[in-house]
Amino acid sequence: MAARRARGEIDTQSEILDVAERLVQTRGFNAFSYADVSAELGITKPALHYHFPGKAELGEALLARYAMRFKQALDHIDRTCSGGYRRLEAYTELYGQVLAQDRMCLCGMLAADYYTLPEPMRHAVTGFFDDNELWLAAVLDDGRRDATLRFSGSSRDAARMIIGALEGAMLVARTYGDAGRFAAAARRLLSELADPG
Amino acid sequence: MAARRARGEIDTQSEILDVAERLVQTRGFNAFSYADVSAELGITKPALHYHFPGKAELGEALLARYAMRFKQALDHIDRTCSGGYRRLEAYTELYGQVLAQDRMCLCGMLAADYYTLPEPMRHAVTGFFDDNELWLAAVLDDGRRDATLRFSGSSRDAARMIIGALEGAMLVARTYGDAGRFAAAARRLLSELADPG
DNA sequence: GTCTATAGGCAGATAGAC
DNA sequence: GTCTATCTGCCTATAGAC
Repeated sequence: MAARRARGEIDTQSEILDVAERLVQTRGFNAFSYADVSAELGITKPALHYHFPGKAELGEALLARYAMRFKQALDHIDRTCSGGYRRLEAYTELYGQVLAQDRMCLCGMLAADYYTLPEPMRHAVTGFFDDNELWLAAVLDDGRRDATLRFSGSSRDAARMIIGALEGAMLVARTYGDAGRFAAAARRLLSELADPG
Repeated sequence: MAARRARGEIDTQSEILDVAERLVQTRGFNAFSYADVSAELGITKPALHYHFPGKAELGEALLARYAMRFKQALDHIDRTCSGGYRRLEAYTELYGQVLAQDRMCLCGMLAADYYTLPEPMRHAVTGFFDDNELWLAAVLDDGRRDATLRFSGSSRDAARMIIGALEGAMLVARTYGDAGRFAAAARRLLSELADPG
């Protein structure tokens, strides 16, 4: 295994992030350890410290990758879905896909751990919510223009409400191991925002 | 201090629960320790173990007290508020009061920690959500009857959506240290459910 | 890049005195 | 009920060899 890693057949850095990400999304930042990750990958703890000096840096790397991938997913929605309603629907499905793996949204989980996080991680968590808010507000404005969505007040406030509602629906649904609960909440949210006209 | 405790002038058990509750609501179940609680109260760790054999039992006691108090708060709303809308509004204010202390809902926080919790605590967390759902569904049905609330689908599904939306709004708002974010989401939720007729 | 060995600290928990 | 003393284990992290 170590030899294959040395030959570049295995990208250790990515594997570490994959395992750590799953552990954080399921157990929380304070309930996973370098020992957990190293045991699962069959490498030792110092090897982890080579790639990521400390837990704080590993957490920052997790957040950077997650934000990048989320941004790509939003770009993909912009390219493949037309109309405010369909984009909003696709957005809720992103959350559903995470929950289908029995995971919480990384940033939703880290929001719970927020008071225990080092400052760079805190900044990345709120930055994630800010990015989502901006994208969603634009989708809502589009939906108003193309008459697929209807809502009162500012698109910014509506976007914030949607993010909170989806994060909370995930949080609760996961305790029941019931993705259907999340799906029902998402459907209700969508139907309230759909323009019947 | 020890003497005053012995004379019953201080209820150590309640004090332990008070401190532990705050720590869990702000930091999460895996980010607080007996050492934290004992240091804050000026007693030693073994004294804590006398009152609560282990962290699991302390967690169960926290949940039992929280559920009892929440039930009392709901009874109080039933007695003092009339009409579905006003009761729902008072319900959202319960959440707002928790957030005003920079705390997450105890069960919302433990929902994040869910996969790391011992089974009795898990059961208490979902039981809390079940109780809230039942109460809220009854409020929604009342509101439909008295024409103060309006919603599509079953009151159960609407109740689930509301719980998730409020938990999520707290979760996110807390990372910004901005109770106004929660208040805006709650207002929007209420206005969507208010019957204009 | 990965290893062995190890440091230093804190976790949850217990024995037994007062 | 609370204490001192102590245990075992896991945590994050580092030194230094290969």
